[in-house]
Amino acid sequence: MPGEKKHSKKREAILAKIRSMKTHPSAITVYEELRKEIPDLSLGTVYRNLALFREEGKVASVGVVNGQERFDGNTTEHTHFVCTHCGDVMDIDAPLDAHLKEDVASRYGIAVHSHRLTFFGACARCVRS
Amino acid sequence: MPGEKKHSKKREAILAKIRSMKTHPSAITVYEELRKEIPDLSLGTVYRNLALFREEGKVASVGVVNGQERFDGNTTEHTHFVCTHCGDVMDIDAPLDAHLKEDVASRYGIAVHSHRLTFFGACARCVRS
DNA sequence: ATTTATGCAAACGATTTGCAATAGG
DNA sequence: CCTATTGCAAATCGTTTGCATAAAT
Repeated sequence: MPGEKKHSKKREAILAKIRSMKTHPSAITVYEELRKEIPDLSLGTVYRNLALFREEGKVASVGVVNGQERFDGNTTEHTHFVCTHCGDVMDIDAPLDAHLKEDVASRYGIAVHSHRLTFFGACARCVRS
Repeated sequence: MPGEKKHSKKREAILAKIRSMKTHPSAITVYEELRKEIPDLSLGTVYRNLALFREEGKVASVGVVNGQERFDGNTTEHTHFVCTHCGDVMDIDAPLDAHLKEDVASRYGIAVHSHRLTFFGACARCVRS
């Protein structure tokens, strides 16, 4: 019957790779990393599976940095810092008020599904230079 | 002497238009709106001036929504809501704790220049359908 | 006169997509 | 077998850029 999902080694490998990387990689970075282990892997497959994982909630989007979408295998809500000098993305421990989401939803009559808090600036390394 | 900025009617018009729009428009939307008043205006000029305004801090980027960067003529720090159904962007009154930025900066040894808080979900209109 | 701003079209780069071939169940 | 997945390459689409011309000072 149509619509069923099949098992795929490459799909598994892509998800595992994203989850193992703490750099919040772009599709191209995931592709380049994986190619070391799986020489026959195409960029299209990485894009297709990242889109799938995003829909399934298995990965989160950190947003677009320097024209490239960056992904996060950690889907728990947390904050990010983006270095506008080198493009590095790091996790930040700075949770939003737990009630803010519901508060905003009820005040504006909207349905809030997620939020994204990002700080921008210069990372420790770039600050020194 | 080189490096000086010259006055330009089109540049003025682009900035005025962005400031008058509350829809957080993309470059293309600004272009289409302005073309009604200024038939000889090129998209490249809109892109060039938006980039300039962003560098000068005269406009802010709301981030990329459905592949298009969205801009905001209101550069005071505030929160946004993005409807993932229709792509609408609206302002939200939900300020971050004033100390959070400095707090994060000192805790991580980074320089924080700005931040962006965005909620995602379905707007009032899309919630109904 | 000198330098910046613009229009136009070509170039670019990330992402998406069509299709024939391959792998999963 | 039958359907989903992949590789490949071409197509898309937002954005950037080079260059000759126009506008600003």
